[in-house]
Parts: sequence; C-alpha cells; structure tokens
Amino acid sequence: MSQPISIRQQSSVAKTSCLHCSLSNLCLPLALDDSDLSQLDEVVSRDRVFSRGELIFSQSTPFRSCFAVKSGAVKTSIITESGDEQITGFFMPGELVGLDSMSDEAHASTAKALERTNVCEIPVDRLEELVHVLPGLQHHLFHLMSQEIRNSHQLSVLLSKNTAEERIAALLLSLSSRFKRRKLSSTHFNLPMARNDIANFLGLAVETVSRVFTRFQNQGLIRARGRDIELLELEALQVMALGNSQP
Amino acid sequence: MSQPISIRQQSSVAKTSCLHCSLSNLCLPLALDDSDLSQLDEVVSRDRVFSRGELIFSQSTPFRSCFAVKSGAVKTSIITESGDEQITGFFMPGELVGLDSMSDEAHASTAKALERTNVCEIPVDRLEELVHVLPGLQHHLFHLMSQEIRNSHQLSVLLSKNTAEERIAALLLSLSSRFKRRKLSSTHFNLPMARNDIANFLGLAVETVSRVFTRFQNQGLIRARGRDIELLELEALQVMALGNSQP
DNA sequence: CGTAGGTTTGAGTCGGGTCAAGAAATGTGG
DNA sequence: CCACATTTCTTGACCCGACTCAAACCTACG
Repeated sequence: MSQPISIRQQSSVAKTSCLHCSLSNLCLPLALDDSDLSQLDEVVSRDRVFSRGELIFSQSTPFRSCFAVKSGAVKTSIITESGDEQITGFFMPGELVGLDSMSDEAHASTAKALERTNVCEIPVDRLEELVHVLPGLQHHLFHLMSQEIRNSHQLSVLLSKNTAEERIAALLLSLSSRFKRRKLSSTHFNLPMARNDIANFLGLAVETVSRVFTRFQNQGLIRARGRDIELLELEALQVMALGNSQP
Repeated sequence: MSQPISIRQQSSVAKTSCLHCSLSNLCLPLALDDSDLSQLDEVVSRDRVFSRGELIFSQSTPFRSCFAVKSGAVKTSIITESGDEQITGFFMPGELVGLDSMSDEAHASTAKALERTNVCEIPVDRLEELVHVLPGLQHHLFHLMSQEIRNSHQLSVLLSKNTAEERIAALLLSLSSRFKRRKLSSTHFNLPMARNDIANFLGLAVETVSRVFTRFQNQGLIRARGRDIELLELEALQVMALGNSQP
C-alpha cells in the first residue's frame, strides 16, 4: 500500500527517480527545481529494502549515508551508557533518517525497520559535494536539521510537562497529521509500532500506555483494536494534548 | 572573568577578531584555516552586550542571525501552546545559539541572557552565502547542528528514564565538562542559572531541585552555597548520573 | 533597611511505576 | 491447517518518588 507513483512500474518495488517520486515534495520540498532534482537523483541509491526488525544502521558504526523512507516505517534509538534503549523518533515515508549524525564519524543512533520498509540511501560525502553547487539544497538541509532539533525539543516538553494521557494524545495526533500529509486518512490508520515502542518513546511503562488506550476508548475518543486505530474525537484529543497547565 | 584573549585589549569589552578569539576553537573548531576565519570575521558583528534577563531574540520573531556566546551564559526556551515555558538549553561561552531556527522564517525559541553576556551576531543570509565557498564551514555547521540534535536526544533520555538525583548529577557534570573545556576549574564554579531554571530544564519542581542539592551536600558529594558549587566526588556523581537501570 | 525574588524545609497526596498473571495475537513446524 | 510456543497486550493490586501546598528563611538590590 501507498506505493510511490512511478513511470515504469517494474516488479513489486517501484524504481522511481526523485523527479517522479510522489514523496519528493516531502523529502525535498519546493526548494529544488527539476534540474536540481535530477542531479540529486544520481547520488541516491534506491530500492534498499529492509524487513521488519532489520537494522538500517546502528550506533557507533561509521556514518556514510542518510536514508529517506519511501514506504514502511523506521524507529531510531540510542543506547545509553547504562545500557537501556531510548527511542528518539519514528520516521514515516517522506522523512529523512540519520540527520543526527551529519558530518560525524559514527552514527549517534540506531535505525530499525518497524515493518517492511523501502528506503533511498543518500551517501553524505556525495550529498555534501552536491550541496556546494545547489544553494537550494543547502538551505533545505539546514531546514530539515533545524526541524529535527525542534522535534526533539517538542519531545522534551512532552516528557517533562505532560501527563501520560497528554503524551499519548499528542503522539496519536502527530501520526495523524503525518498520514494526512501523505493524503491518507488522518482518522483511521495502523500504528507501525508496538505498545512497547510507544511506551519507550514517551517515557512511560507499557502498562500505562495500555491503560490509557482503553481509557480513551471508554471515553469514546478513539477506537483501538490492536494496532488498528480510529480517532473519533479529533478536537477532544487536541484539547487533551495541549495539557491543562494554567486553565 | 573569563575574557577572551585579545590583541588590543580596549575598554572592558574585547574587540577580538575571530582569528584571535580564544574561543574560536570551540565556536568554529579546527575546520577553518586562517584565511577562512578572516572571511567569516567580516560577516560577524561583535560586541553585542546583553545584561541579565535581557532577550537576545524571541520566539516567532523573524529569524536573521545566530549568536555565538563570548562571555556570560544564555538560556533558550520555548513557550508551549498551553502557555508554559520549557527551557531547551543552556549556552556557555564558545557555544552557538539559534541553530534550531536555521533556514526558518521565525525563531523557534527565545534566548535570554542569564547574566551579563557578550555575543557575536552572525547573520544567516551572509552565513549561508559564505558556506558556499567554504566547504569546511559547511561541514562544521552540519556538525554543530547534528550535535544539537544529539544534545536534545540526551535531554529526552534524561527526562524519560532518570530520577531527580540522576538528572541533577548529569547537569552538574555537563556544566563541569564545559567549564573544563574552557580551561576553567571543572570542580568549582558558579551556576549561571537559578534553581528555577534548573528545575524547568530537568522537568522537576523547584523544591525537588533544592532537596536534591541538600541531599548531595549531606552525602558529601558537593558543597553548595547558593550558586557557588564545588564538586567533591566527581566519580560518585558520574556513577549516579548513569542511573541504576539494570545493575 | 525594607521588600521581592530566590531558596530551603515540611507534610500530605497521587500519578504512574513495579510486580504478577491472564488474554490475545502472532509465529513455527509438522 | 492445526497444535503449540512465543511474543505482545491488557488488567489488577500495591507502592514510591516527586508534585503540591504552605510557610519560613535568605540575599540582593534599589
């Protein structure tokens, strides 16, 4: 499902050029014109497929490439010195993974496919060269990286200020808007990640996540059967996600 | 105190060129050679001074410049939709503030001087131009931004996995290592921020911060009189900062 | 020298963690 | 396709760390 549109639809995997990839407006929005895109096209290795649970790259290994998610979903996590995992992000089609290691020797995090996932590999040395000649691309990369910083700051806010219910409402809404951006249903979708991953990402215990899901369901806010989620009351969830700091 | 070394030490504020700034190896390490530095030098407006509590820039205002801290200290924070503040970082001399808004229309956060602070202003439009011709600078900027992402991820870990004691130990050690980097004492320094800011940053209540400080003092780990802090047992603090996940 | 902001200390409460155990989904091999 | 194994998810009971509320104490600065 949600296969990028391609000119020559060959085999099960679409060999799309950047120029014709339906995700290009997410992965590399506006900034680039057609001639720029075709230059980028040449440095990208397409059609790298990972099945559920496979590592795309892992922490402390040499950093060579960024990856654009084409289909499926990816989680990134870091292993702390004390040995436990902290998920730092979920990446959906059209999003760029690996920016936290840009211009660094080694990967700062580990990326794992949450389901069968198709990515485009973008070698950084080639990318950095290309950036020299394409001002638009440079600007765009700065933009993506700063967005990544802001995302992480948002996560910090969530973790330090919000209750379990607020965190989960916020995550559901974030996923919702990302599905919407891809022209998919914003109210009915499949969670790519397990409850465990949600808990880890949001700094909660799995049990708490489970409890909140059933509570939301009892309140009529969502309908959840396993990973199949339907958002019934978007407004109510939005209100909840904001939190009740000073009413 | 901790004034950058300058050739011509004029007035109270040192008008140092990037070339001779004692912080250049932090703000723009290694990557640049002397001729690169002098090019950078020309786009930087030096000697912007802010006194305690003054805003350097504020959220949602047009983004024009990044700022390098020369002396003093800065905190950045975001105001959430629900109206409360979340401090996203503290910036010490040699560190770059504002990267979370790179190539964005408006500032994503607010930066406020914690004490009398001296910064260099770096206009981004000039910076982006300069980056075209200086590959080393581009690489370095990518590096700084990715570091910023990693810092924020580290904060997320702290907030979601660690106890109050662990968070505070980690903050003290972070400050310690940053003082050390500047060739200042790593065990005896003045906190640039109030307990309140520490609490906000670490997702704790002020009272908790205060209690932990006194607890640390009673355990002989630190000696604290107001903002004057002495780290007595670095190793013990390091062990504590790691947390007791799976012993 | 007085007032406001910052800091400390105490008492009480609760959200969410832990532990334990069952239910559902998913996978595996015969 | 079914029986069994394993992982994932849910539910319940209990407990603790950190928050809240409240009040006293400092300290800096006009």
